[in-house]
Amino acid sequence: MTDMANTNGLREVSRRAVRSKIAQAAEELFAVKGFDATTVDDIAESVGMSQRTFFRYFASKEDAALDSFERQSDDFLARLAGRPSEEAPWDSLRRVFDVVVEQCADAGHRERVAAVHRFIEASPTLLAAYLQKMDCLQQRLLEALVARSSANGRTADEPVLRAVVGAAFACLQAALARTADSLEGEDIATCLDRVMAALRPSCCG
Amino acid sequence: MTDMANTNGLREVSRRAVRSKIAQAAEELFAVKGFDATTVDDIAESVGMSQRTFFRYFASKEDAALDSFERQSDDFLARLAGRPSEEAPWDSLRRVFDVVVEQCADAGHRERVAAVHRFIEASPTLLAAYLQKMDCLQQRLLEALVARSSANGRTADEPVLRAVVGAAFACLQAALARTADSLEGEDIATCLDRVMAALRPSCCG
DNA sequence: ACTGTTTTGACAGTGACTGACAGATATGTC
DNA sequence: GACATATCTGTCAGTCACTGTCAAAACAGT
Repeated sequence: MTDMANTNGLREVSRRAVRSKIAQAAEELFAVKGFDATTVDDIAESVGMSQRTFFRYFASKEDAALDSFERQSDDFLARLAGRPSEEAPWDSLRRVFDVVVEQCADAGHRERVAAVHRFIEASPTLLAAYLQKMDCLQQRLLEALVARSSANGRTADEPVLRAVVGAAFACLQAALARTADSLEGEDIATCLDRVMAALRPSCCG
Repeated sequence: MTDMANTNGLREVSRRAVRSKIAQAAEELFAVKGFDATTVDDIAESVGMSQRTFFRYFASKEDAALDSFERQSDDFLARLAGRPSEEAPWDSLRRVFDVVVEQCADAGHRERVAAVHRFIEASPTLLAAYLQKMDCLQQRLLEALVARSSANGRTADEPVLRAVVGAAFACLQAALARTADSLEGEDIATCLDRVMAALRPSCCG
């Protein structure tokens, strides 16, 4: 037991590597055959492992498909933590969404994002799982905003703040839907700015 | 074949009756045992039918749990259709949400709604299905708003309108969450009015 | 080489859901 | 009332997602 921390760290790295290998293989299969027509056995076989082992890395088929959003959620929270606490929540959230905007700056990455959104919307059950993940993320962002608001001495109106977060995500979803529909018709950043300007809360949002 | 329309109408009525009988039994079981711990066989047995017949009335266990929202969706669309087309979408949506406010006026009904929301939030998979249903409803309301906008001669900015609908629903969800958390703390109508006033889009929403 | 930990595969089992078929039931005609 | 027909229902077999269990295998440190 020379350095258990190092060993555990290595285990973590290895685990992460296997996870993303599975997620990548799954993504390719989903893009070709669709989510519903692809079985977990298909995915497991394509990475050379048993079905049982797949489920040791992902709790469900949906989780494997939405792995990229798991990392994105952490990025969102990190961005929010990096924003000044006096900033209006609406402006902070716009900066948080830059995570997506920056992802879409690279053309290759943009195509990948579009492909994922395509097979998500093609499967009702996967779409449901996606929406739940977004809901969970909103919850976490809301908690962070409430915490920083009370740390600032101000006591926030929670229902309003919750609605503000939900409204901001509605703007993001609208901008994403736009770029998915009309390819290259409009820049995501431009569309997002326009929509979020139109929806900006009048007071203390 | 004297009157096929009448027969078909009777069949429809009968089918509806069976459906709501199943949905009611399911709701009671879910409220007691929770959604995940209740099997489809449990529900089928409690209404005296086979599992196979259950699935002839509902495509999934989730659908049986969310049956009440199916009817609510139709009510939402009907309300929107009854609103003047010159009205601002935001105001129309607030009137649409009166469907929920009126439901909650009756104390007994309010408790039932609270119970349903309780077991929805207790099950991640059911919550996911609920969110997807709401998403689908937003889509339908958006289409209606786009149609009435273009019928009015004005051509709407679709991304903005989509975000407006999403933001309005975020307000509704926030108000519902509020009444679920702090029982009797605040009237739903009051909370909804306050939140929707704070989030009202500045221009042409 | 030895030991304790972790990872893995094989197996069996549950629960949601579907297709196919045959018997029961109801409806309309004579 | 007898009969033909459309619909409803239960049974059965099968697929797929997912879980618990256990023993073999891969790996770590000594």
